[in-house]
Parts: sequence; structure tokens; C-alpha cells
Amino acid sequence: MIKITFPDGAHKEFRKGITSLEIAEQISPRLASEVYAATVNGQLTDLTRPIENDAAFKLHKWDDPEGKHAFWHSSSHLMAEALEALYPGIKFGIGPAVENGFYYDVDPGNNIVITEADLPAIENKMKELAAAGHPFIREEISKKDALKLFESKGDNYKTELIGELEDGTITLYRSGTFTDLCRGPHLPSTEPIKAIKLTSLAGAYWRGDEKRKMLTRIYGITFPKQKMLDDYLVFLEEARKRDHRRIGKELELFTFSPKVGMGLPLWLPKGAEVRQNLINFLTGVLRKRGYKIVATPHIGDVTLYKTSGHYEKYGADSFKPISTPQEGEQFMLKPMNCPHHCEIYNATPHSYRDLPFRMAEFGTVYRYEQSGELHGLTRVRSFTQDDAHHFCRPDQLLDEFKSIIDLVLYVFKVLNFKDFSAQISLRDPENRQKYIGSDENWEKAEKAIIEAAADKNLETTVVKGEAAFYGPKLDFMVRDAIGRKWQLGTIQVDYNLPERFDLTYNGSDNQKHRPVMIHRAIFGSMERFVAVLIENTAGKLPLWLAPEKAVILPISDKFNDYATKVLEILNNSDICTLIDDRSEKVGKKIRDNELKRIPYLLVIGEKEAESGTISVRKQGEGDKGVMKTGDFIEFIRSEISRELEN
RNA sequence: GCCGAUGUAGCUCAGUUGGUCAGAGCAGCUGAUUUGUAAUCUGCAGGUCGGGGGUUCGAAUCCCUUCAUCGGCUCCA
Repeated sequence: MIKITFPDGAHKEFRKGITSLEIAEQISPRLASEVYAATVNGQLTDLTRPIENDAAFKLHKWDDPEGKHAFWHSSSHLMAEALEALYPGIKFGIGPAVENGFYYDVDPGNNIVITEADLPAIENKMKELAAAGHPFIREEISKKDALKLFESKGDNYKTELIGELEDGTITLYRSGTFTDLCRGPHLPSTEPIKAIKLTSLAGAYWRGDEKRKMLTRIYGITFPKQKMLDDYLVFLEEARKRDHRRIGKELELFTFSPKVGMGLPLWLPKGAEVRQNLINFLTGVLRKRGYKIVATPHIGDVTLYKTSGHYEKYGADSFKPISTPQEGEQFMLKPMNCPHHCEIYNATPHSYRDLPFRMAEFGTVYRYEQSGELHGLTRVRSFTQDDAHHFCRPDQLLDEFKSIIDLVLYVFKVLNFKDFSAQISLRDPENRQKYIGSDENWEKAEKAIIEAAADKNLETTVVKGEAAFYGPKLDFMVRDAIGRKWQLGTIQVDYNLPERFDLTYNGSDNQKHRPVMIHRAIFGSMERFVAVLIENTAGKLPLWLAPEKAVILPISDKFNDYATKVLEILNNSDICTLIDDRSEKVGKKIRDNELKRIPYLLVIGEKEAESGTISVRKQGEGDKGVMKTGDFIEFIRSEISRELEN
């Protein structure tokens, strides 16, 4: 007998060799039908594998990420089986479970192109195979046999993967006619896979290398119940309505023009108002925190970027340098503000007493992003960073870094951003030539970031290979409406630019010393931040940010005079207000202005005109009752300061 | 840049196999109505069917090319 310990600490004896599925069945048959994987002694495993020793034990249902993972990974095998049936000779790359479903990278060969029109047929084949309920069978196999098996199928992608594996660690999973190299775990069979949707089709380079062949990636998602799939599709549809590109157009916030150029956003008056509100807010916060605001030009001499190292790293992928009538003179559109800021630092001498020097600029930069990378306001070729650089003594680095973490958290809190994550981005130890600077400085910088994040009790994930070329960073990521991650804030430690620009300060010993530089942005860029804000709020911006705070709706033309009077009072009180004096019914006016996401709708009719009041309706919430105009002004002001004090 | 898809009025979309297929709703402008908390009615105007080239007696529709957009990949200082 073996002792199985459950997550709640309870334990029970079972016969040696019992499977997780059998344990679940003994607990209840219903549970057995709802579990998809198990963790045995910390190891995620198939339900059908025998347990030979005492073990800590946990079953994974759909609600666990592990359960979904097994479900979707099995679904990816199921799709592969369907593909193999429909496209004989098709070759397989990798086919993992992802956050929302799964994909498989395939090479159909023979110049066959799989298009979206083919997806329903593949879905149907999957449904047919799933209904057959073939079991997933695990097999351990030697490297030699694995190579032989996949060579015989001509599956060169799989043999490449096997070639890199240690002998003795190779497992296969078979289901129906399909056999795959796979670590598992998998469902006991394809039977629980009831609802199937292949969602999209894309190209993906083999092993993520753009020099290698592009495979066809088929994305799909599956559920144990049709209802769950239906709900998911409704959710996706709702999310698409929050897309900032759509809302940006509906609410007239920003646009793009082919005549101006792709990826070059044009802020319309209302969008520019939102953007300016954010800038004003942040500028106020920065001043309180000892930042000095600076301003630099949109171009810089190429030698500036050769000094910083950016030219060597990105010169070829940038907007080409601008030539002048002067022979040999070349300027670049500013792709970042840091080199300019270094020269501002160098413009005056610095004493150790004056550090840290915090320099901030809303600096517009230009980067030649590849055409296929552009995406609404989140990925553009011209954007304004809320950039700042902290120049500090080495002994100040940690505190300075921590103060920036506080600042980011403060701003996110005011803006009610809850759903963000923090990522520590370190260099790729395998690929050191991608980075500049000494190993010693890199280690110091990485250590400082890890320590500061830990000190602030920030929950972080560490990703190697995501560092900037001059230093490691702490990035703040948020999700858009459909779950894509975008980097907003970033804090980066840099020992390299101070060297390259020969930045110094006089120490207490009257010797020259090298400051450390921290690059940081909170919003990241005004463009991306507004985009994420729109998607998070579905366009219902907080009052203080809304470009228009209220709209007056006279019930009929008879009250236009009074309405105009109220309009003037509100606008003179700095509450940006509109009037909707169309000869429409109030119902219509309310509907139209609700859809414009104007925070307050002020209905005015006979009663109001007589008593000098307004009838206040809050966007999305309905009638709030009658108020004196003066009280409304006070109310709006207090609402705004409440939001900003948050 | 790469793979796949899409592009018809300001917006959202119809438009079968090439032949009354240049259409609708919303928005806009007219006129009527004077309205009490999410859509009043009338009329009008709006498009070289993304651009260019080709096939054809005839192209929104088929082919080529180009631009842009969308979903991914790669990239993201």
C-alpha cells in the first residue's frame, strides 16, 4: 500500500500502482469525469500513470491552469491527427497549449496552402475523431528509436528536436493514428473534448527564426461543453467592441492618414485633450518628486547616436539619416531621448551633493517599425514617451530605483490600473554579444533591479534575453481587451551611457566619479497608454480625463436660452460642456450622448428653467436627480479631486 | 519584412454563377414636430466598389500588380 496525501493535508492508503484517475473515481465518479491531469509529488502527470510510492497528490480540473493545459495540449494532438488524415504527408513542428487554447505549427508540403476556408473541414474531422474517444498512450523510447520513427515519416522538424534531447528522456504519446514526440501530460482520451473552434491561421517561423522556413500555425480552442465555447465567443465579440482602434474612431480621439504615413498617429481634438490631461497630471506629480522638466529637439547629429551605441545597434533599421547642404553633415530623427539628456547632464558640472538629478521630458521619438508590426496606437512609428533619466551616485541607485517603483505604482493606482504585471528583463547569458558593457556592470545592474523589486514586495516574473542592449530592466505590462500583453512602464539601470558620454560628478574627495543612469517611463508612451486606457475602460474614461465632462439636453427649443446660460456658466467654470439643441426628443438625445461616453447628461426643461436647476444623469447609471447649477459645479470639482487623490 | 485574410458612402454592412447590383441602416443636410431620461416622421444628398494594369461585347465580381488594414511570426532602443 502507498500513502496519498491530499492538498488539505488529509491522507489515505491506496494500493501500489493505482492511477490518479482511479483515485478520483473512488472519491466520486463525477470528479473523475471532471479531472484532466494530476500533480504527484510536485510533478504534473497523466491521470492514467500508475503511482508507485507515497505521494503528495492534487487533481486538476478545468479551473486549474494545469487542467486546461492538459486539455488543450491533447486538443492540439487531436488537431494534428485530423490534419494528418486530411493532408497526408503533412509535417509537424511544435504544437503546445497556450494561454487561450493551443496551436500547431505545420508544413503541409507539396505547395499546399491551408487557408481559413479549410478550417471548418479540419474542425469537423476533429469532432469525428474526438467522438471516437481514442485513449492517449504514453511511451518511453530511446533516442535512437525516436529518430528512426520520425525519420521514417520524413518528419525533419521532429528529428531536429529529438536531436537536441538527452537520451532516456524521450516520451511519445499516441492517440488514434497519431504519434507525437511529447512530454505530456495528456487527457486519458479525446472523449472529453466536446466543443472545438479553430480560431485563426498564421505564419510562424520554424523555431522563431526569421531566416528559417515559415510554417503554417493553426490556432484553436476547445472546451468540455458547447456552452463554454459559446460564452467564449461572446466574450471575444465583446472584447472586440473595446478595441481602442474602434473606440478611437467612434469617439473621434485619433486617426491615421495614408497621406501622412502609416504608423503616424494624428490626435483629434478630443484625443489630444485626453493626452494633455495625462501630461498635465503627470507633470504635476513629477514636479512634486523633484524632477526637472527639459526639452530637446526632434533630431540629433548622427555622432550623438554613434557615441551612445544606438547607431550601431539600430541605425540600419531606423529612418535613414537626414542629409544637409553641408557636406558630410547628417542628422537622425530622434529615436530616443537618452543621448540628448546625457548632453544636458554634461552641460553643467555636478557635485555629489546635487545628485540624484532627475530629468524628465515628454519627448516625441521616431522609430522605423517594420510594416507588419504596426498596430493602432500601441505600436507606431512616432510616439511621445513620458521619458525621464535619473543620474545618481552608485550608493543612491537602490533607493532611487525603489522610488521609481513607488511612482509607477502610485500613478497606476490613481488611474485604477489593477491588472498589470511586473517583469524583470535580464540579458540572455547565452548571447552576450547582443549587449554592450562589462559583465561586472551588468551583474551589478541586474542585482540592483532584483533587490529593489524584492524590497518593494513586487510580484515579478524573470525573463532572460529581454533586457535592453545597454542594461537590464523592470517592465510593467498590461493586457489589452483580447489579452495581448503590452509593456507600459519601464525602469532600466544603465552603467554604459555614462561611460560613453563621459558623465561625471565631483565626489566628496574632489575626484571625478561616474554616475549611474536610470531610464524610466511610466506610461511608456502617450499613444500606447491611451490605447490601453481605452481598452480597459471601454472608452468610459474617468471624469478628470474625459475630454468633455457634460452635455446639456434641452427638452425643447423653448428652453434653449436657459440651456445656453447654463452652458456658459459651466464652461466658464472650466467644466467643458456641450449642448445638444437638435430638435429631437430627449430619449434620442440621451441615447446619442450616452454612446459618446460623455460622463454627465444635463436635462433641462420647464421645471429646471423655472427653478434655476439642472437634472443630472450620469453616463451608464441613469437619473441622479435635480441640482442647482452651482452645486453641480462643486460636485464635478470634488469628483475630480477625489479621483486624483485616490 | 514574412504567412494568411480583408478592402463597396463619414460609420456598419448587403450585393448569388461576370449582364437594371451601385444598395440598406446609422450619421449628415431639409422640412414638419416642441418633445421629461437609451432611437419621432418626411424628403434630399453621399461611392471612379482601396489604387494601377489586364481578360471580356460587358468587371464591385475573374487575373496580375501595388497600397493599406486585420490576425499571427519576427522585431520592439
